[in-house]
Order: sequence, then structure tokens, then C-alpha cells
Amino acid sequence: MHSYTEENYLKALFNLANEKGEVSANELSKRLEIKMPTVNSMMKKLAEKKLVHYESYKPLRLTDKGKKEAGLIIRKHRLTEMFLVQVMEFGWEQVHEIAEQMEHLHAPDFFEKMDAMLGYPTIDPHGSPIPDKSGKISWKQYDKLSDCKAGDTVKLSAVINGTDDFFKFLNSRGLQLGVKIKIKSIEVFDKSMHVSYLKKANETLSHTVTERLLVEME
Amino acid sequence: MHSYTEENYLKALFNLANEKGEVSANELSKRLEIKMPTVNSMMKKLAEKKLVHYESYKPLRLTDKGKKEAGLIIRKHRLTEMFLVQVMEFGWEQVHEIAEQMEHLHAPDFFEKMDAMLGYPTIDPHGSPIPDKSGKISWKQYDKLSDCKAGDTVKLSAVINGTDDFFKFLNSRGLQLGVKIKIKSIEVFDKSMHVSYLKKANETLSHTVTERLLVEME
DNA sequence: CTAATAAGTTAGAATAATCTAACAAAATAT
DNA sequence: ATATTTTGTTAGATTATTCTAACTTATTAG
Ligand SMILES: [Mn+2]
Ligand SMILES: [Mn+2]
Ligand SMILES: [Mn+2]
Ligand SMILES: [Mn+2]
Repeated sequence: MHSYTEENYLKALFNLANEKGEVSANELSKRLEIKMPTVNSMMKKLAEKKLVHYESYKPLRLTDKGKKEAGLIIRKHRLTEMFLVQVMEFGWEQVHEIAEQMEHLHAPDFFEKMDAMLGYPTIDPHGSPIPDKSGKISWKQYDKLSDCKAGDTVKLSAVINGTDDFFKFLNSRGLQLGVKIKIKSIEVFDKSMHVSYLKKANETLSHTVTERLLVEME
Repeated sequence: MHSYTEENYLKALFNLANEKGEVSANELSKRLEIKMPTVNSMMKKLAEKKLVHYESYKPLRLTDKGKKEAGLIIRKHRLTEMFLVQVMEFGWEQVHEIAEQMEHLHAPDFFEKMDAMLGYPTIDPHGSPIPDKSGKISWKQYDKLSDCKAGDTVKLSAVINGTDDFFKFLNSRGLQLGVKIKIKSIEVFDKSMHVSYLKKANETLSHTVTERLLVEME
């Protein structure tokens, strides 16, 4: 079995690879807030365990085994978040920190039960896909709201880089997953969008916001 | 904050103190399956942190602070067990191992929510008291079934030293908390009891069993 | 009341995870 | 094409948790 520490490295590697393609030791170090030499030796250790491909001065890559392990940890994280929201009635802004700890539990029955209680969900409360039991993720084709044009009508489907503050902002504007948003116009100046949704006829969303909202075209 | 490791020492000290009164380094070492010298240095470390009273060659004692910390960990353990049984429909024999891990989560909101969902329970699924929010435990006055006399009618209120196998044995006999048991006779030879309860007119319980069942007199 | 046994302690070593300082390689900017 | 900066690596140290071997104190049995 892998330690709590090793699991956090795997998960960070997996997430960085999906965000940026290649993963450098430097990015990993920043993401985990752990100094480079520590990361470097951990990479050698994970390479020993056949979880990472490591070659001096080359970008870091997870092996298939590493990807699977990471996927299974992320599965536990996202199932937990879904459980906390659906069953325990937490807000979507409250669940990440708790899931960050619970993802390290070694309790297959517990997560099986969660999964069943939730009806085998495929996305978490923030719209991110839940990896299957073999650790595989199926990515949806979402667009950033910031890449849409005036006149488009879209459905809010996922939130990325969601911090506590950002979720609170979305709550205060009544923005939840599933909400239909109509883009009325876009300011050339600062790329802010004038949109309407639900009972709101005219809301303004800054580029900082629209960049973090993933939508599906209607 | 205390490490996972330190928390397990505190909990073991607390439980041993309640079972046996005084706690020796030797017993603690056996309970935790950690060698004596390791336990010895951990005791010095916990003494530094004012969690344990340590004097060479004297029995170990938790400080008030230590008792409180231990109580709060046990609170999390037992709330978790109750949640797993009541909300997630696990069997009482399945929950201890999961709770053993979850008791170390640092997530006050999570346990608050559990507590509320359960209606602020005072006992766990095995009949053990759940410490309050200040870590205090209120002990109930239970008797061992093995200490009762022929003719007594009692209510099964708690199970001690409950292993997986023991819970499965109780399940197979339909013995749950709350069941009314009438003691028909006791074998002098081996102290086994002939009892009746529910629809069972004549069951035999060995001393090994009756010793682990705590009951209330009717 | 010794002698033997059990319990507790000290010393020294190992592994995991982290750090800082120093050095090497690769990438970037004149 | 060099100089500078950034990135990656190595070396050496630190803290936490554990161990075995050796020694000391306390308890128990004759
Ligand atoms: Mn999350
Ligand atoms: Mn984590
Ligand atoms: Mn338990
Ligand atoms: Mn534990």
C-alpha cells in the first residue's frame, strides 16, 4: 500500500498532467508546496515502485499503474464530495477539504456503499468526472464560458479552480450546475460578459469568472 | 495538533485506564503491538506535551488534557460507527475498522453534521457511551450477564471485547441490543447459561459469551 | 531473603519525509 | 554565442516513528 504522502504526489501528478500535459518537477513542487529536492527524491522512490517514469532532466510521467492508482484516489475524493453534498447536505464549497482527507481511507466497502447510495454518479458536485472502479476517467467536451460568443445559450456544467470564495460568489449569484445562461453581449475592453439566467435579466460576469465556468452548448 | 500516531497512543491509554485502572507500559505495548522502548519514548514525548504524567517505573496516567483529547477521538470513533450503522446501513460488525481510520479526520463540521443527523446519540452501535463535546464520558451502570442469577430478566445493553467473529455469532443467534433475556438456569460446571429471549425458548450461552454481554436489570 | 523473572529504560540504528546549501544542466535573453 | 536565469540534482542534516540489544529496577518464587 502507498502512504498518505505518496498518494498526494500521485494525485498531483495526475491532475497536473491533465491540466498542462507534461509535468515538471518544478510545477509539482509548487503545487504540493514541497521543495524541489524533496520532490526529486520522491520521484525516484515512486519510479522504484513503478508508478512514475523518471529520467534525469526529463518531464515526469505517471506509468499506467500510477495513473490507475491516482484515478482511484480521485475516485474516492469525488465520491466523498458527492456523498457530502447529496446525503449530508453540505454546500459544494464545503466539501473539498474534508474529501482531501477522506480520499486516503482504506475502506473499499465504505466507498462501495457511498457509490450505491448515490446511484453510481459520474460527476462530482463541481461537475468533474468521477473515475470508474478501474481508475479511468471519461472526459466530457466542455467549453469555457469565456470562449463563447454573444447570442450563445449554454448550460453551466462544471467549475474549475473552484476555491471557497469562488463558490460563495457563485452561490450569491444563484449560479448552480445545470443553470441555462444566455450571453447577451461581451465587453471588448475587459471581456466581461452580460448574461441572463433564471430570473436574472442582466448580470455581469468578469473574465476571471467566465474563464472558470465550463459549459455545454445548447 | 497531534499526529495519527499520538492519537492512537492516547486512545489506547484511555481505554486501558477504563478497563484496568492503572496502565503499565507493558500493557500499552501489547495493546498497540509496539515494542516497549518505542512506547517508553512516546510516553516521554506525550509528557512533554502535558498529555501524560510520566515518572520512571511508575504506572502511566493521562493528564486531564490527555483524557479530554482521548475522549474527543473516541467521540469521533463512536459517532462514526453510529453513522455507518444508522445512515449507511452497515452491520455492527463492519464498522469498527472504518471508524478506526475516520476517528483521525480533522473535520469538525463533518462530525457535527453526523451528530445532528443521528439526533445527538449517547451510545454507539455496540452500546458504548459516546463522549460529549468536551470529551467527557458518562458511564452507565451495567452488569455482566455472567454475574446475573437464574430467574433474572435483563435487557442486553452493550457488548464488550466485540470482535468481528463475536458479532457474527450474536447475529446468528438473533441477539441485538435491547433484547430481553430471561435466565432459566446456570450450569455450575462451566457457568454456561440456559436462557430464553424473543421467540427462542431455550438457548445456551457459554461463559465466554455471557462475560462479554452487558445487561441492565429489569 | 536471595535468585530468577518480568518490566522498564537507555543506547544506537533504520526508514520515511522533509529541509537548506551547493552544484549542474537546460532554457532564455541579450 | 555567451551570459544569465531557471530548473533539476546531490549532499548533508533534521524530525518522527520504529526497531534490537543491552542494561537496570521491580516483582515474584522458593
Ligand atoms: Mn475536490
Ligand atoms: Mn489528500
Ligand atoms: Mn469501535
Ligand atoms: Mn485509529
